[in-house]
Amino acid sequence: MDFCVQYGFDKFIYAARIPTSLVSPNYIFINGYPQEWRDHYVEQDYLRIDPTVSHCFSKTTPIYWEHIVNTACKENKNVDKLFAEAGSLGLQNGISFPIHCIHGESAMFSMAVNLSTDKSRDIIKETVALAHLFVTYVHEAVVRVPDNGLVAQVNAQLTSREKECLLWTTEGKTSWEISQILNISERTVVFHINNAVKKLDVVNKQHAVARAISLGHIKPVI
Amino acid sequence: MDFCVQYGFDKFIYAARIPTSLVSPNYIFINGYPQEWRDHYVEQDYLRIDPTVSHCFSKTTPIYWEHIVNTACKENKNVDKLFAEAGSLGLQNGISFPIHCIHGESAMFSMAVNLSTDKSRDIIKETVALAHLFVTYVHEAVVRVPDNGLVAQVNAQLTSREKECLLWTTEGKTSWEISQILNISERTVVFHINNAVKKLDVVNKQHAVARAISLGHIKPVI
DNA sequence: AATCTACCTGTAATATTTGACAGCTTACCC
DNA sequence: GGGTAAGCTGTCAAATATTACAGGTAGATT
Repeated sequence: MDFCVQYGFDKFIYAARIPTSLVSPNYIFINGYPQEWRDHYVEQDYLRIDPTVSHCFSKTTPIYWEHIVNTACKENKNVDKLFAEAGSLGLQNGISFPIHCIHGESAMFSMAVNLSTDKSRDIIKETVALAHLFVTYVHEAVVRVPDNGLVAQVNAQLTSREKECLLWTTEGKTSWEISQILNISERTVVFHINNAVKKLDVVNKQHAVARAISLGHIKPVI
Repeated sequence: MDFCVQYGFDKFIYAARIPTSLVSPNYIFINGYPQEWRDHYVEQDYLRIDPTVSHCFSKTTPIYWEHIVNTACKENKNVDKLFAEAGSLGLQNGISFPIHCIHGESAMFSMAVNLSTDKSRDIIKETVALAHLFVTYVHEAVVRVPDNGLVAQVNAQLTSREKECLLWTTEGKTSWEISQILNISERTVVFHINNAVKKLDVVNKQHAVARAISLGHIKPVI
């Protein structure tokens, strides 16, 4: 907030997507946008056409709104409408930063200025590098907040054996194969996997694999 | 390369990890470090204790080597040895940047200066923001290179039905449940999943779920 | 017309998973 | 000593997945 004001920005928004599920992920917002705009945005389902969102969820580089205005807005009427309406509510120009984490959670941070494109170009250009660095610290801070939903999910405490069995499961090994790898009985492998499935609050192995990878319960061997 | 020299850095290295498997991921390097150091690094298996590596694979913020020297090096003899040896080969001080992507591939970019900590502190502080931005563009460029292994794996072309069936599988749905969701026979769901398993070159559903998520074949619904 | 791709469906044998039953050892902490 | 957590093992029945057999339609392309 202070950062935005200090560098000449008016509004900001931070949104994080927690991949508890691919079909219905959780979200965390830190909203510095006008509530009127947020309500309108949700009502219009702009999330699905917003080019800043699709960019931030697939790229690592920042995206300048000016660039969108020069491309997507000219090709797509709805996008043009989105940006026109945003501009009329004080979000004339700005920049959006993607943030990606090893866990798989994604976030984006947008900063807006209430100035015309020409007048705000320099402010944005001068701030981009520092802001890009800044937003990573914002994200690390958010992730650290207890009880934000993310930490609770990520902190489902799996024992080392449970993680070990899950890890080999992600490699396509059957319980019997894992029992040979770990030198324990097949029954014990099943036991550990069942415990992991219960702790992760999922229904079967496929589900457990998806969640364990998405939330970083099991990590790549470096 | 030009970037590093321009801002007073001597050496750099870029390393990307492609999560084709959690157990044995693929790597892509762009090596600007002395070969002597690389060989020594591999031989000593420094990857497993290097604090820049563990930081970059779990955090989104840059890490200053100076910080490591002040902490980890004092606690861990091996880390101290690593940094002492690096310094003697011209990698005295530097900074490392993590890069994370939605696909799950991770990368790191390190830039080193051959100056004492005191003499290089200002160079690093002044460059950090710009360099942080720069490395995201390096990474986007690497990802775009055809035949780098990543693209080939990611481009295993799954049909929309195959992806749909896989997506519901990651949610823990059985083949029968998916058949009800998609209004097709259970046999057809099995058919699509089998095709996906073959295309992804994996052995079963768990394996397919892991790879499809890791490589971004199936993506979160926004 | 022939070819290709995506999509769809069936049967049957075998392998694997899942759930429910029950109980063991070891280590650590209060 | 008692409690707790992690790890380990067994059997049995039912549900689900895997593999292999075989074959159909619709639309686009050559």
